[in-house]
Amino acid sequence: MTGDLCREKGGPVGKRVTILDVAEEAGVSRQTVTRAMNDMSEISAATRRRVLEAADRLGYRPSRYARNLVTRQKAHALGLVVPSLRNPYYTEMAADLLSAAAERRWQVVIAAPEGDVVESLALLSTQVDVIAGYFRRPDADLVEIVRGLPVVRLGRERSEPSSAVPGVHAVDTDLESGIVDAVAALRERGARRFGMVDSAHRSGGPYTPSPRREWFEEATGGELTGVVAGEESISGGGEAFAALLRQHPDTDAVLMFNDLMALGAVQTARALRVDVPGGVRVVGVDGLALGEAVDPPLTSISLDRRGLAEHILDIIQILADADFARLPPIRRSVRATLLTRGSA
Amino acid sequence: MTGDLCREKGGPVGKRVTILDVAEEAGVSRQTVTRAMNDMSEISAATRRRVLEAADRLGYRPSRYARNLVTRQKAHALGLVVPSLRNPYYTEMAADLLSAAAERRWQVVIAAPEGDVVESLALLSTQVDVIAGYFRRPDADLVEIVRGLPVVRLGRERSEPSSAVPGVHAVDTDLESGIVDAVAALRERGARRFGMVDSAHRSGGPYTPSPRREWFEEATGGELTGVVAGEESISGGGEAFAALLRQHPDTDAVLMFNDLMALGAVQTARALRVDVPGGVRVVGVDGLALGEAVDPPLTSISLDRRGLAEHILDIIQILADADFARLPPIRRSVRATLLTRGSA
DNA sequence: CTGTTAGCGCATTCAT
DNA sequence: ATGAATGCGCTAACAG
Repeated sequence: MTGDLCREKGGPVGKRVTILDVAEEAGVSRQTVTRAMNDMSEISAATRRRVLEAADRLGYRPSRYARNLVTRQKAHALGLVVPSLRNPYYTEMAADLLSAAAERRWQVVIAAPEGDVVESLALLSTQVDVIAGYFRRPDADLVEIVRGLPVVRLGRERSEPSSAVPGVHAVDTDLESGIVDAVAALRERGARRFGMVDSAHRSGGPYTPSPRREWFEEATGGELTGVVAGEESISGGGEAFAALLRQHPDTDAVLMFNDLMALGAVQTARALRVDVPGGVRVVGVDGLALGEAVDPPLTSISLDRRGLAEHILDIIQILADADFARLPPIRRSVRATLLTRGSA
Repeated sequence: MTGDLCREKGGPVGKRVTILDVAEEAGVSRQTVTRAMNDMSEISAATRRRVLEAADRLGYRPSRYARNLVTRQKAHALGLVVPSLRNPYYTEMAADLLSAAAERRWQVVIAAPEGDVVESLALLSTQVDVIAGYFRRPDADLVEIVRGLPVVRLGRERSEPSSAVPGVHAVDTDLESGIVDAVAALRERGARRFGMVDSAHRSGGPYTPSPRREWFEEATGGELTGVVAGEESISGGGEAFAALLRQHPDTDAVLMFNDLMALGAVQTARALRVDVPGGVRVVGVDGLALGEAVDPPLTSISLDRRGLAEHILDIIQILADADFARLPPIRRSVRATLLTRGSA
């Protein structure tokens, strides 16, 4: 009854207890053990008990690999690759994906590569049927790394120019139209002098304008009063925001690279006694639920994350139905829309 | 080169492409195919190319189950069960666990049961070697549901009274000592009239005082001016906080059930023109990084999440080293400490 | 109700 | 450098 260390016969440590051991211990065939373990029908209550006790005594646990290998209806697993779970965007995105996946009985293995991306992906690919996520590597490298596993590439900005590498599908985000909408809305509310806080983080090198900035410049017709780059964090956003206002005090509308940075902007505005949205309108990007946490709540260019999740699930379901055969690349797209809360 | 639909011979759809198909297609033995697929040595560059091409043509992908079944060094997977990824506590906890797991080459499958918990766990248990998480069910039920898989129960409050069900290990959180510390610190800063906002959410039934409240009452020596229960959210915290101040305007220190609710409290205090910490000191629970997002930043009773993650990994590593045999229950514990930021 | 016969798809011995 | 045997641990069909 109590938990004594098992291993009846002091056999070699590490020798796995198999169904045969249990069968022998219980004095039945291995098939009967299967019946007992899986709550199947054609077995008497008495033998079931006896088998279960034997299994318990030996500390038997069926091998998930062997079971899944032989079972007809295989369980599906999706590998989700995000840069970090410490960034709320990815966190909320993962939550939405998890919900959608659960509805369709898919399991989700999450990986947030901190060290060697290749190693992470290689390991991940041994445990899942498909991989979806945000990647920097080109499509061709990707299929190599994951050894032919189907990949769903998620885009936060724009799409690659239809690369059409077999086995690499994609869900793009149309952020541009959301930015255009936001600028129009800001203009309507009287904004004239637009500024932006961009992300300074461009993989090591010196600052390069992000696509968001380019779209924003286009949408404002080159009216930008100023741009400051900052670290992608709450405090980074706050500091960059302050610098922007210092350099261009007449700015009356600011697009923040993302909501995380926008959170810092709103907080800093308060410290600087700058009224939001009265003095400066602040717009973030992502539409995080977190935007509700500050006062005024964040107005944001919101990505349809639920739609994103559904698209991913649609695609991998199509792949699964085709038994993960190589299909022509599937491409979907989700829109971004202006979510008006208090800050603009 | 381009992605035409595969399935050379119009065989039955759903018939999986196996290593034998590739061997035949390439005119070699299956062993050679293995060598080519796994970048092994004893094979000529020419045949490797030929095999790889054949595999590509057929859309062959090795079965992860078969491979893991036969391979010596098995990949380990941990199932993490959290109530929801929309709650930042679990999100930050998951992030810490993911980091720790990656270092030890463990995969993490995350499940956030929204519907049927039993079904979720049953599904999860087919894909992982151990399950760790937050559960409401008693230990005995748990091992039943996961079919004998080892379980690491995570406690956010206290521990069960050493239930000692074989196969159920635990990492407890010593929140109580953190609360005692916090009360002492608050007293030292002049707080005298303590209030609390508790969680209203007790699985369907009417309000029941949480352990946190009981410890807080004990630590304050029954000095509580008032307690209001609210929904576990930012806005829920804000509303309950406002109600508490309405009922007991002289309260000068409030313990919020968690940081999420405390975020709402700080925000509401500002709207009500109540000075924090000058007028009221606000303390949250969890020590979320998110607490930095509000002004003043949240003072919080902080759980050592990194330590929690390490303990979990320690335990499952011990289990893995014992080949997941039934071991006597392992129990660890992490402390909570007062993280002083601005709100108290 | 129970046992026997088959594989599942792959990597690992060995041989050659 | 390649091929032939063998077995991983389990469940599915069939028998009895």
